[in-house]
Amino acid sequence: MQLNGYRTIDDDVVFRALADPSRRRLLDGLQAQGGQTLGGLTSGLSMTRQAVAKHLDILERANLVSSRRCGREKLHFINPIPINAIAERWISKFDQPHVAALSALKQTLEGEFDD
Amino acid sequence: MQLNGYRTIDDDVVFRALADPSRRRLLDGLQAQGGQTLGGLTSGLSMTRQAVAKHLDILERANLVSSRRCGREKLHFINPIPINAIAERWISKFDQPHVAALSALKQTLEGEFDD
DNA sequence: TTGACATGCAACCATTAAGTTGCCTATTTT
DNA sequence: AAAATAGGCAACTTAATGGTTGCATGTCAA
Repeated sequence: MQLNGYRTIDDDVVFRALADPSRRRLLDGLQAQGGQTLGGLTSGLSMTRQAVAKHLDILERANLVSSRRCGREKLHFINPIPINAIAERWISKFDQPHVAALSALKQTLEGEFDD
Repeated sequence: MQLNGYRTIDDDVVFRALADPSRRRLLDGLQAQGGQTLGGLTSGLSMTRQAVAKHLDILERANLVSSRRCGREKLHFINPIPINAIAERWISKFDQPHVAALSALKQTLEGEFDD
Protein backbone atom coordinates (compact mmCIF):
# COMPACT_ATOMS: atom_id res chain seq x y z
CA MET A 1 0.00 0.00 0.00
CA GLN A 2 1.27 3.45 -0.90
CA LEU A 3 2.13 6.29 1.45
CA ASN A 4 -0.66 8.73 1.97
CA GLY A 5 1.26 11.77 0.74
CA TYR A 6 2.07 10.25 -2.60
CA ARG A 7 -1.39 8.90 -3.00
CA THR A 8 -2.88 12.33 -2.47
CA ILE A 9 -0.71 13.87 -5.14
CA ASP A 10 -1.47 11.11 -7.60
CA ASP A 11 -5.16 11.43 -6.88
CA ASP A 12 -5.00 15.11 -7.50
CA VAL A 13 -3.54 14.77 -10.99
CA VAL A 14 -6.09 12.14 -11.94
CA PHE A 15 -9.09 13.96 -10.48
CA ARG A 16 -8.13 17.17 -12.18
CA ALA A 17 -7.64 15.39 -15.45
CA LEU A 18 -11.08 13.85 -15.15
CA ALA A 19 -12.70 17.14 -14.18
CA ASP A 20 -12.93 18.43 -17.73
CA PRO A 21 -15.74 17.16 -19.97
CA SER A 22 -13.63 17.42 -23.11
CA ARG A 23 -11.05 15.14 -21.59
CA ARG A 24 -13.69 12.66 -20.54
CA ARG A 25 -14.97 12.69 -24.09
CA LEU A 26 -11.46 12.00 -25.31
CA LEU A 27 -11.32 9.03 -22.98
CA ASP A 28 -14.64 7.89 -24.40
CA GLY A 29 -13.20 8.14 -27.88
CA LEU A 30 -10.09 6.19 -26.98
CA GLN A 31 -12.19 3.62 -25.22
CA ALA A 32 -14.29 3.18 -28.36
CA GLN A 33 -11.21 2.84 -30.52
CA GLY A 34 -7.63 2.65 -29.32
CA GLY A 35 -4.62 3.84 -31.28
CA GLN A 36 -6.21 7.00 -32.60
CA THR A 37 -4.04 9.88 -33.73
CA LEU A 38 -4.22 13.46 -32.57
CA GLY A 39 -5.78 14.52 -35.85
CA GLY A 40 -8.25 11.69 -35.75
CA LEU A 41 -9.32 12.58 -32.25
CA THR A 42 -9.62 16.22 -33.19
CA SER A 43 -12.01 15.69 -36.09
CA GLY A 44 -15.54 15.95 -34.79
CA LEU A 45 -14.65 17.68 -31.53
CA SER A 46 -15.17 21.31 -32.58
CA MET A 47 -11.89 22.28 -31.04
CA THR A 48 -8.50 23.05 -32.49
CA ARG A 49 -5.88 20.36 -32.78
CA GLN A 50 -3.70 22.26 -30.35
CA ALA A 51 -6.40 22.27 -27.71
CA VAL A 52 -6.83 18.53 -28.07
CA ALA A 53 -3.07 18.11 -27.81
CA LYS A 54 -3.09 19.93 -24.50
CA HIS A 55 -5.88 17.73 -23.19
CA LEU A 56 -4.07 14.60 -24.28
CA ASP A 57 -0.95 15.85 -22.55
CA ILE A 58 -2.85 16.29 -19.31
CA LEU A 59 -4.36 12.83 -19.67
CA GLU A 60 -0.91 11.37 -20.30
CA ARG A 61 0.58 13.09 -17.27
CA ALA A 62 -2.25 11.66 -15.22
CA ASN A 63 -1.30 8.30 -16.66
CA LEU A 64 -4.80 7.86 -18.01
CA VAL A 65 -3.56 7.73 -21.59
CA SER A 66 -0.38 6.35 -23.07
CA SER A 67 0.97 7.10 -26.52
CA ARG A 68 3.37 5.67 -29.05
CA ARG A 69 5.06 7.57 -31.82
CA CYS A 70 4.69 5.85 -35.15
CA GLY A 71 6.38 7.67 -37.98
CA ARG A 72 4.85 11.07 -38.21
CA GLU A 73 1.81 9.94 -36.28
CA LYS A 74 1.28 9.58 -32.57
CA LEU A 75 -1.05 6.83 -31.50
CA HIS A 76 -2.98 7.14 -28.26
CA PHE A 77 -4.33 4.45 -25.99
CA ILE A 78 -6.42 4.57 -22.88
CA ASN A 79 -4.84 3.26 -19.74
CA PRO A 80 -7.61 2.02 -17.48
CA ILE A 81 -5.54 1.08 -14.46
CA PRO A 82 -5.49 4.45 -12.66
CA ILE A 83 -9.19 4.93 -13.17
CA ASN A 84 -9.81 1.53 -11.73
CA ALA A 85 -7.50 2.11 -8.79
CA ILE A 86 -8.89 5.47 -7.89
CA ALA A 87 -12.49 4.45 -8.31
CA GLU A 88 -12.07 1.45 -6.09
CA ARG A 89 -10.17 3.40 -3.51
CA TRP A 90 -13.00 5.88 -3.37
CA ILE A 91 -15.63 3.26 -3.14
CA SER A 92 -13.92 1.68 -0.18
CA LYS A 93 -13.11 5.07 1.29
CA PHE A 94 -16.49 6.69 1.27
CA ASP A 95 -18.94 3.88 1.34
CA GLN A 96 -20.28 1.71 4.02
CA PRO A 97 -18.07 -1.36 3.69
CA HIS A 98 -20.96 -3.69 3.12
CA VAL A 99 -22.30 -1.59 0.27
CA ALA A 100 -18.90 -1.62 -1.39
CA ALA A 101 -18.56 -5.31 -0.80
CA LEU A 102 -21.95 -6.06 -2.28
CA SER A 103 -21.25 -3.98 -5.35
CA ALA A 104 -17.90 -5.62 -5.75
CA LEU A 105 -19.46 -9.03 -5.48
CA LYS A 106 -22.07 -8.08 -8.03
CA GLN A 107 -19.33 -6.86 -10.35
CA THR A 108 -17.38 -10.02 -9.77
CA LEU A 109 -20.29 -12.25 -10.63
CA GLU A 110 -21.19 -10.29 -13.72
CA GLY A 111 -17.60 -10.45 -14.84
CA GLU A 112 -17.66 -14.22 -15.04
CA PHE A 113 -19.84 -14.09 -18.11
CA ASP A 114 -17.50 -11.97 -20.13
CA ASP A 115 -14.69 -14.34 -21.13
CA MET B 1 -30.75 3.39 -17.01
CA GLN B 2 -30.56 7.17 -17.33
CA LEU B 3 -30.40 9.11 -20.53
CA ASN B 4 -26.92 9.88 -21.62
CA GLY B 5 -27.36 13.64 -21.68
CA TYR B 6 -28.47 13.88 -18.10
CA ARG B 7 -25.78 11.52 -16.93
CA THR B 8 -23.10 13.60 -18.53
CA ILE B 9 -24.27 16.74 -16.77
CA ASP B 10 -24.49 15.00 -13.43
CA ASP B 11 -21.07 13.52 -13.93
CA ASP B 12 -19.68 16.90 -14.67
CA VAL B 13 -20.86 18.46 -11.44
CA VAL B 14 -19.53 15.57 -9.40
CA PHE B 15 -16.19 15.36 -11.17
CA ARG B 16 -15.61 19.05 -10.82
CA ALA B 17 -16.53 18.93 -7.17
CA LEU B 18 -14.03 16.14 -6.62
CA ALA B 19 -11.31 17.91 -8.58
CA ASP B 20 -10.33 20.20 -5.74
CA PRO B 21 -8.09 18.81 -2.98
CA SER B 22 -9.67 21.02 -0.32
CA ARG B 23 -13.05 19.58 -1.12
CA ARG B 24 -11.71 16.05 -0.99
CA ARG B 25 -10.27 16.86 2.41
CA LEU B 26 -13.66 18.11 3.50
CA LEU B 27 -15.17 14.84 2.40
CA ASP B 28 -12.50 13.05 4.39
CA GLY B 29 -13.44 15.11 7.43
CA LEU B 30 -17.12 14.39 7.03
CA GLN B 31 -16.39 10.73 6.51
CA ALA B 32 -14.39 10.67 9.73
CA GLN B 33 -17.18 12.39 11.61
CA GLY B 34 -20.61 13.25 10.29
CA GLY B 35 -22.73 16.14 11.42
CA GLN B 36 -19.91 18.66 11.64
CA THR B 37 -20.65 22.36 11.49
CA LEU B 38 -19.12 24.88 9.15
CA GLY B 39 -17.02 26.32 11.93
CA GLY B 40 -15.91 22.90 13.06
CA LEU B 41 -14.84 21.95 9.57
CA THR B 42 -13.01 25.25 9.16
CA SER B 43 -10.85 24.89 12.23
CA GLY B 44 -7.64 23.21 11.23
CA LEU B 45 -8.01 23.83 7.51
CA SER B 46 -5.96 27.06 7.21
CA MET B 47 -8.70 28.65 5.19
CA THR B 48 -11.36 31.18 5.98
CA ARG B 49 -14.80 30.08 7.01
CA GLN B 50 -16.19 31.71 3.89
CA ALA B 51 -13.94 29.67 1.66
CA VAL B 52 -15.05 26.48 3.36
CA ALA B 53 -18.65 27.54 2.97
CA LYS B 54 -18.14 27.87 -0.76
CA HIS B 55 -16.60 24.43 -0.97
CA LEU B 56 -19.44 22.93 1.01
CA ASP B 57 -21.91 24.60 -1.29
CA ILE B 58 -20.24 23.03 -4.31
CA LEU B 59 -20.24 19.65 -2.61
CA GLU B 60 -23.92 20.03 -1.79
CA ARG B 61 -24.81 20.98 -5.33
CA ALA B 62 -22.98 17.88 -6.49
CA ASN B 63 -25.09 15.95 -4.03
CA LEU B 64 -21.97 14.67 -2.33
CA VAL B 65 -22.87 16.36 0.94
CA SER B 66 -26.21 17.02 2.57
CA SER B 67 -26.88 19.43 5.38
CA ARG B 68 -29.44 20.12 8.03
CA ARG B 69 -30.04 23.40 9.79
CA CYS B 70 -30.12 22.99 13.52
CA GLY B 71 -30.71 26.22 15.40
CA ARG B 72 -27.91 28.55 14.48
CA GLU B 73 -25.76 25.66 13.37
CA LYS B 74 -25.69 23.82 10.08
CA LEU B 75 -24.78 20.18 10.26
CA HIS B 76 -23.12 18.50 7.30
CA PHE B 77 -23.15 14.89 6.27
CA ILE B 78 -21.42 13.01 3.51
CA ASN B 79 -23.62 11.38 0.94
CA PRO B 80 -21.73 8.42 -0.48
CA ILE B 81 -24.25 7.32 -3.06
CA PRO B 82 -23.12 9.53 -5.99
CA ILE B 83 -19.49 8.65 -5.41
CA ASN B 84 -20.38 5.01 -5.44
CA ALA B 85 -22.49 5.34 -8.55
CA ILE B 86 -19.96 7.30 -10.51
CA ALA B 87 -17.06 5.16 -9.48
CA GLU B 88 -18.79 1.98 -10.49
CA ARG B 89 -19.95 3.44 -13.74
CA TRP B 90 -16.39 4.38 -14.54
CA ILE B 91 -15.04 1.03 -13.57
CA SER B 92 -17.44 -0.73 -15.88
CA LYS B 93 -16.98 1.92 -18.54
CA PHE B 94 -13.23 1.98 -18.82
CA ASP B 95 -12.02 -1.33 -17.59
CA GLN B 96 -11.80 -4.75 -18.99
CA PRO B 97 -14.56 -6.48 -17.07
CA HIS B 98 -12.39 -9.25 -15.76
CA VAL B 99 -9.76 -6.84 -14.45
CA ALA B 100 -12.43 -4.91 -12.59
CA ALA B 101 -13.93 -8.06 -11.21
CA LEU B 102 -10.62 -9.38 -9.98
CA SER B 103 -9.69 -6.08 -8.38
CA ALA B 104 -13.08 -5.81 -6.81
CA LEU B 105 -12.79 -9.25 -5.36
CA LYS B 106 -9.33 -8.47 -4.07
CA GLN B 107 -10.64 -5.27 -2.54
CA THR B 108 -13.50 -7.11 -0.96
CA LEU B 109 -11.23 -9.61 0.65
CA GLU B 110 -8.66 -7.09 1.78
CA GLY B 111 -11.38 -4.78 2.98
CA GLU B 112 -11.96 -7.00 5.97
CA PHE B 113 -8.58 -5.99 7.38
CA ASP B 114 -8.76 -2.28 6.69
CA ASP B 115 -8.93 0.29 9.45
C1' DT C 1 13.42 17.57 -53.58
C1' DT C 2 9.35 19.59 -53.12
C1' DG C 3 4.88 19.73 -51.25
C1' DA C 4 1.56 17.90 -48.22
C1' DC C 5 0.53 16.08 -43.94
C1' DA C 6 0.99 15.23 -38.70
C1' DT C 7 2.56 17.06 -34.82
C1' DG C 8 5.19 20.39 -31.47
C1' DC C 9 5.87 24.81 -29.33
C1' DA C 10 4.89 29.47 -27.63
C1' DA C 11 2.47 33.62 -26.95
C1' DC C 12 -1.77 35.39 -26.02
C1' DC C 13 -6.83 35.98 -24.50
C1' DA C 14 -11.06 35.24 -21.83
C1' DT C 15 -13.19 32.94 -18.33
C1' DT C 16 -13.48 30.43 -14.29
C1' DA C 17 -12.29 29.39 -9.74
C1' DA C 18 -10.13 29.60 -5.14
C1' DG C 19 -9.56 32.46 -1.65
C1' DT C 20 -9.75 36.85 0.76
C1' DT C 21 -11.96 40.96 3.26
C1' DG C 22 -15.91 43.30 4.98
C1' DC C 23 -20.34 43.52 6.52
C1' DC C 24 -25.03 41.74 7.62
C1' DT C 25 -28.47 38.41 9.78
C1' DA C 26 -29.92 35.03 13.02
C1' DT C 27 -29.65 32.44 17.24
C1' DT C 28 -27.86 31.66 21.79
C1' DT C 29 -26.29 32.84 26.27
C1' DT C 30 -25.70 35.71 30.23
C1' DA D 1 -31.12 43.75 26.30
C1' DA D 2 -26.40 43.02 25.16
C1' DA D 3 -22.63 40.30 23.95
C1' DA D 4 -21.07 36.39 21.79
C1' DT D 5 -21.52 32.82 18.51
C1' DA D 6 -22.70 30.65 13.87
C1' DG D 7 -23.54 31.43 9.54
C1' DG D 8 -24.90 34.16 4.87
C1' DC D 9 -23.85 37.44 1.18
C1' DA D 10 -21.20 40.19 -1.96
C1' DA D 11 -17.26 42.46 -4.01
C1' DC D 12 -12.65 41.90 -5.01
C1' DT D 13 -7.89 39.83 -6.20
C1' DT D 14 -5.11 36.52 -8.09
C1' DA D 15 -3.94 32.48 -10.38
C1' DA D 16 -5.19 28.61 -13.11
C1' DT D 17 -7.43 26.89 -17.13
C1' DG D 18 -9.41 26.12 -21.69
C1' DG D 19 -9.01 27.76 -25.86
C1' DT D 20 -7.11 30.38 -29.75
C1' DT D 21 -3.62 31.97 -33.48
C1' DG D 22 0.82 31.68 -35.64
C1' DC D 23 4.84 29.51 -36.77
C1' DA D 24 8.36 25.69 -36.54
C1' DT D 25 9.70 20.80 -37.00
C1' DG D 26 9.58 16.28 -38.70
C1' DT D 27 8.01 12.64 -41.96
C1' DC D 28 6.05 10.69 -45.97
C1' DA D 29 4.93 10.52 -50.99
C1' DA D 30 5.34 11.97 -55.80
